[in-house]
Amino acid sequence: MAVATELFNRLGYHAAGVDRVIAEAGIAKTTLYRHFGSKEGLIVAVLQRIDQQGRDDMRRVVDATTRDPQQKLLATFDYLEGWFKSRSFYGCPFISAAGEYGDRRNPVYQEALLHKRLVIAYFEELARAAELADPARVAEEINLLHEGATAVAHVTGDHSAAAKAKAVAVRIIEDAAPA
Amino acid sequence: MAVATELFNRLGYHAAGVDRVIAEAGIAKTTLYRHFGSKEGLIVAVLQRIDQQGRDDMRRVVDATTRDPQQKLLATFDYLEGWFKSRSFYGCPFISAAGEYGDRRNPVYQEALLHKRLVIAYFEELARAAELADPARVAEEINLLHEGATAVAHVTGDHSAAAKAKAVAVRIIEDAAPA
DNA sequence: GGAAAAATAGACAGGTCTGTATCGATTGTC
DNA sequence: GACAATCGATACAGACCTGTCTATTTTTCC
Repeated sequence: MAVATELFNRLGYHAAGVDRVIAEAGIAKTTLYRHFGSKEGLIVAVLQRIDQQGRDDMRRVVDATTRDPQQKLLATFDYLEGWFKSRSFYGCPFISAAGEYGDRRNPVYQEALLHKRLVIAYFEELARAAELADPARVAEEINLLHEGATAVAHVTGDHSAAAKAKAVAVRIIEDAAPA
Repeated sequence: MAVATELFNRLGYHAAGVDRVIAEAGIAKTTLYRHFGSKEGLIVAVLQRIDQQGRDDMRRVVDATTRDPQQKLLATFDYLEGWFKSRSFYGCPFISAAGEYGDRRNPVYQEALLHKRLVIAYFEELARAAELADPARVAEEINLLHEGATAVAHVTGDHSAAAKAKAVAVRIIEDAAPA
């Protein structure tokens, strides 16, 4: 799964073939198909794993950074920056997946949608803990900045996109902070 | 080119084959290869066309909406909303292209990078005309919101992402407005 | 109207794709 | 140590991929 994750992210979901995955993973094709049923099944499993790990990592970074609820919202951008700087950053895997599997009924697309919902839910949880006004709105705005920073960092390679998004988030939180 | 644009956006660049493009376009394969040389050449040509049309359309909407420079920056989000609501919206073609052709040396990737630079340059031009403080920073922040709104609208199908991003942009512009 | 250019249809090559079938080797378990 | 289950390697099928080639037809332009 680690090999598949790396290949799918680096080359794309269509461009990375099953043969290459099994070759680099050192497993037999029979084994892969027994576990995942199809390439689509493998992709879904990979996305689920990325979703779980990504959100766990973000929580871990956020919790390790500060205990202040408002600062936690801002710390999510520090997690982003770390991700951008890592060697394994090839843009958001879910955005790429949604681009390659545009049919909304496709399980791959559904997985991407689910991930985005869960991330927004986490932002809203943080906004609520910070006792911000309209936490749902704040969560969506923070999410807009996350998605934007990810897209910019991917295409331009500018890691500071996270910091720039964070600067905007500061103002959003200030405006929504209780008096 | 219109057929190729639609197919690439809807199905993805790898998933849409040359055979299907020529079948739906009603042209011979020889003709396509004479004009574009290769599939990659076709993709680059399609992206150049989208870049040109997209930026022209945005300028047109912006100029038709208002003459106030500050309002023009905000009007870019109205263009976004119109794009989101159109039937031909399948996410940002350049983000998808960058996802499928991750190699930075690839001409497809370079085309995506160029487009993003040109869009930011346009934002900066507007910010400068509005006499905002630090127009380069404002342009980057507006761009973050554009990318974010596009990603959200694509994955979730929420067209109001443009309006939500616009609401954040209002605050950015207010803060950067001259006294 | 006639020459030049471009378009068409279609076969074809060589490779890669997903997915299946076969069979021997390896592992875990009682 | 024997049995069961899994895994590894590999060949294969059938479809699709990009790109080339040939030969014919249509269009364009003077």
